[in-house]
Amino acid sequence: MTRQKIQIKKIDNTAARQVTFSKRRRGLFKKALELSTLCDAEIALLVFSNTGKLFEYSSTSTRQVIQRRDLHSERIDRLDPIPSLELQLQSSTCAMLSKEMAEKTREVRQLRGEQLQGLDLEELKELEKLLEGGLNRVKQTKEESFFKEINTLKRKGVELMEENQKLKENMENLGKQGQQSEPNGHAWRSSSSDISLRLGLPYPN
Amino acid sequence: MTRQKIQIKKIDNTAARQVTFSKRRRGLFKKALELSTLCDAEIALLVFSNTGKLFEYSSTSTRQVIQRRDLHSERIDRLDPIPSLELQLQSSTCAMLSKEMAEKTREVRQLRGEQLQGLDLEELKELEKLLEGGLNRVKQTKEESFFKEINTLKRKGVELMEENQKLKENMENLGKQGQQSEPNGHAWRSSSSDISLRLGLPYPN
DNA sequence: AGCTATTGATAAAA
DNA sequence: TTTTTATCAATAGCT
Repeated sequence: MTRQKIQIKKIDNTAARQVTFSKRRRGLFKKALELSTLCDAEIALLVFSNTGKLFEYSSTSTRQVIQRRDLHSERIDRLDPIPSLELQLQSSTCAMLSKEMAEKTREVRQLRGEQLQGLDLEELKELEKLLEGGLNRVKQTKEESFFKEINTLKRKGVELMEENQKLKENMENLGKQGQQSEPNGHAWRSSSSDISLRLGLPYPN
Repeated sequence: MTRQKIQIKKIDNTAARQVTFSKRRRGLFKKALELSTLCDAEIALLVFSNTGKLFEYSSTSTRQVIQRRDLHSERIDRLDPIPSLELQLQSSTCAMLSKEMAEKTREVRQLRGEQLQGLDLEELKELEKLLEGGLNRVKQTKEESFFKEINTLKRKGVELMEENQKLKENMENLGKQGQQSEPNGHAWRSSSSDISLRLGLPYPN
């Protein structure tokens, strides 16, 4: 709708899809609010993202709107106490979820390179691209994580060295004031040099 | 929002309100459809006009979406007075499936390198290994697929050449027997050499 | 998460 | 109601 017109069909790129989802979801909720306000309408809006997250808006309460809807469709179908409408519905919901599970499981397996026999050359190329993208992002994240941990360790090292320095000073002062104090300052000094040595080494993999 | 900006508050004029309701309702439904299509979202939209008329849209079925919502809020708060053992069982099955779906979805996203913030160094390394393994297998499968296709093409080429040869012979025989037959053998000969030339080239990516 | 060039939605009028 | 049109709002593609 801007910069360039788009086709209304599923967005393949996952990241782009999520960005669009966020933006348009907000827009949709705003429009729903405006309609209910301007025209005094009672509205309920339920949205499940494809990641399974639920977003809902309702002018009054979702439960209330749903009940009002039930009253509407409740013309003839209050006569089936046998298979229980609700049970049937749950069955179909379960069936749907099962199907989606199977689909997702297949996807995972293919990403692990395990169920590839049915794929043609184009699909394999697509999968390869996907995996390379994922691998790159994982590698980058890992690297960032490394640097973060290194920096944390360095900071802690500096703090320890400072503390150590203070302790040494305290020891020396004690040594000057009362020559009979215990000679443990030596142990602390060596632990301090260990830390600074370790900090100079590259981070072990 | 056009010709002049309006305040978002109830429209007093009844006629104007109804016109606006019609227009905006359409707009809202269109937006809902677009969101569900573009982002693969499951959406239900219920609208009661202030005259009490019901309008609804849903990407799958309103009841399905409502059920899915019930599953979400169905953590521990079973407020209903025991909704039949069978129903309870199905509910828990559904709820379990829902949970598993969420898990699988997360797995897929991580394999795509998308939801990495919560992972520590060890998990990232594990994920990287997994991706590299998958990528290697995909690459290998792709290569095998390439060779298979190349061999198929070669075999077909050989068959075509053989057929071509036979046709040429037939033409020559015809030419010998009756000198007045049409001289089309030439065209076939050139097409045959085209095919054999093409087979000598490396497979295009 | 912001920024704009564009497309889309729509208030007012007919 | 539906269409038209002048404006305002939403948002796709980038950064």
